[in-house]
Amino acid sequence: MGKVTIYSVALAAGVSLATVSRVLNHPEKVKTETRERVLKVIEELGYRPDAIARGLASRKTTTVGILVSDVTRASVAEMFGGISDIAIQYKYAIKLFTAPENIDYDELFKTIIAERVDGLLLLNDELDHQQVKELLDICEKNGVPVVLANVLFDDPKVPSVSIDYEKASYELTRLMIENGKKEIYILSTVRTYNVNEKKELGYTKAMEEAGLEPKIFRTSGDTSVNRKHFDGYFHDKHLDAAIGVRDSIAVSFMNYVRENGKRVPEDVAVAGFQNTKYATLASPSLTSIDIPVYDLGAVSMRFLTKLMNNESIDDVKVILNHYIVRRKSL
Amino acid sequence: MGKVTIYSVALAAGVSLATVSRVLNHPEKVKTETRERVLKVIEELGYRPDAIARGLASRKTTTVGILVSDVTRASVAEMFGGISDIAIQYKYAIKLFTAPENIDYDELFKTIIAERVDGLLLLNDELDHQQVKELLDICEKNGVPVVLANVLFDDPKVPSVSIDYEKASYELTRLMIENGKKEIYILSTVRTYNVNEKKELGYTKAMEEAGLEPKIFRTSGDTSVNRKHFDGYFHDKHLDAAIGVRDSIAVSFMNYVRENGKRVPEDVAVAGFQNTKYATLASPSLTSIDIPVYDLGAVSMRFLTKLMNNESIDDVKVILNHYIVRRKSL
DNA sequence: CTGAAAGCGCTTACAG
DNA sequence: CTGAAAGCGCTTACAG
Repeated sequence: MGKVTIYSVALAAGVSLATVSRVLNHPEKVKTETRERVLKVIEELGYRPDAIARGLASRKTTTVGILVSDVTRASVAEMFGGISDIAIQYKYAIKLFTAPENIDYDELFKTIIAERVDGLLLLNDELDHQQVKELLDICEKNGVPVVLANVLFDDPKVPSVSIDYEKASYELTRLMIENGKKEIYILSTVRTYNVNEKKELGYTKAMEEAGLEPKIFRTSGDTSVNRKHFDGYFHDKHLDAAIGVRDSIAVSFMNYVRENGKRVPEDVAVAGFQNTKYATLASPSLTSIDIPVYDLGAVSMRFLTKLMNNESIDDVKVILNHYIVRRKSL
Repeated sequence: MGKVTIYSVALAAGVSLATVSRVLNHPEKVKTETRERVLKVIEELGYRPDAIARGLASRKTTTVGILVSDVTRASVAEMFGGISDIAIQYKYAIKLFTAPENIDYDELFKTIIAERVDGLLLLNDELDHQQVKELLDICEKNGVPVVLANVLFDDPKVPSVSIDYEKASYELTRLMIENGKKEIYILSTVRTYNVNEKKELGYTKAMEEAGLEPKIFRTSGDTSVNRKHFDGYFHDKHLDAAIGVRDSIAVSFMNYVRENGKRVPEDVAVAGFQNTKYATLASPSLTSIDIPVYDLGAVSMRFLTKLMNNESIDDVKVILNHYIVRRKSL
């Protein structure tokens, strides 16, 4: 069917292929008249430079990689939204890499490099410190800039965009204390994500400052299992408030509490993190820390474009604002 | 830092680069001894062929495109899970394309072609018939196979993987009727997705067969707006059951109903589609049609690999099974 | 401002 | 079974 290449354009416009290339990449170097003629032919033929050939020749693929452990999380989808919108704006393509449970990370990282992305976004918080370090190393060695999005990593030189989860959790706990609650639990996860550790930290700090005893309960991320955990542990405990590190945990706990004849928030106040749809749809509606997930994606992506273009960076650690959305559960 | 290329490997192994390439692509053509020597060097040097160069030379990028209008939907995330797992298995990379509201589709389609994917998965249901057709045309012209995943499209020759939504909706409506419900509404969306049209169709069929009057109410997809719509429309209506075309709509309606002093399911039975987390976390828990979203992704991707490898196909239209998950709301 | 030529890192007929 | 060479479709110094 005769693929339209740079040669066909050059031929039809009566110029060399170098000129066609220049029209596309350095239009200011081409005489207006020539440029317009070439542009017209490009338009007529519907020519688009082959991204692969261009990538090989220019050593830039205009593609960013996104690495995420678990794509199925709803927050990931939301983050993709932000990433994608900015990527379109800056004309970057997106290559998606996932890291299932028992993957060989070394192989995965090599694949990412071999796929020749110009930059990489690491989403979320499921690689451990060592793995993140290896990833950063191999990327650095290959000149691929990385931005951590919603990943906590202590090295002050590593670019990242995140939330101050410790502060958020501190504030939420304070709010409960100010409402007269004393027996406040935090419902965290068994698998310790850095993010959830920070939430535990902020909670603990607020409790201790108030002379209250911090009580951490760790459950599975899986809502279908939560219920039994709750029942097994809380049936003989007394409490008057609980913070879920995720909305789904909080809602799940709220249901448990109500089924046991207690009122929310009068007997037990509950709050969550993330401000997902669950929070609005729960009854009573759930007070939750709003995490600007879309923005986490968008800002990280914008940050990455700057790194890829060697633009100057104000601050390597970007913290986005959270805020408490008060609803009926607290 | 001296990038490891096929030349470095050839040099170190004392063979030509053609042989190195063969070891990787047609190992049976290389003498065992030579092959092992080369493999050892590859291992030692940590060589990985550059995907871009390989793509250009071989005319295959081993990359599939995924086109989706709205990435932020939770069901999309779940589908990515299935796609990604199969893609890893078959060693395909994934390029993600999104189509925001007012995008120039022609440009987008050209971009997808220019990005040189070996195959394309179209997810979900937000392009209209004409747009899908144009996409299929341009892909066909460029030899890029396409599989529609959860997209309804009538042409019997176009490969697709989906659910029989009409049947699912019919069954759900029947169930309500058998439970003695008579004033049954379907809560659909203002923007008419093909998928939701099918749900309306199945519902209408069941109602008419039973001599009942079908009542379609269309609301926004946005849960924060739903509430007002419901109030404005239903405050003076009588009904004893409702089907939400999405779980979120169903839950939202359930909340509305309960706040108006009615009991679910005794006064008003409610059911939804998709069987998301919302369904479990709602109170009462929501009866919902389970859509195997992960499988939709996985099966589509597997299907696409077959097309890309010219394997024989049993049936171009694949329908996955749905089933009703009974909970307390119906 | 424009063209001829080299090169990006591979794959794959073609000889031998 | 292996190597030399052409070619994939571009970009970019280098001359002119």
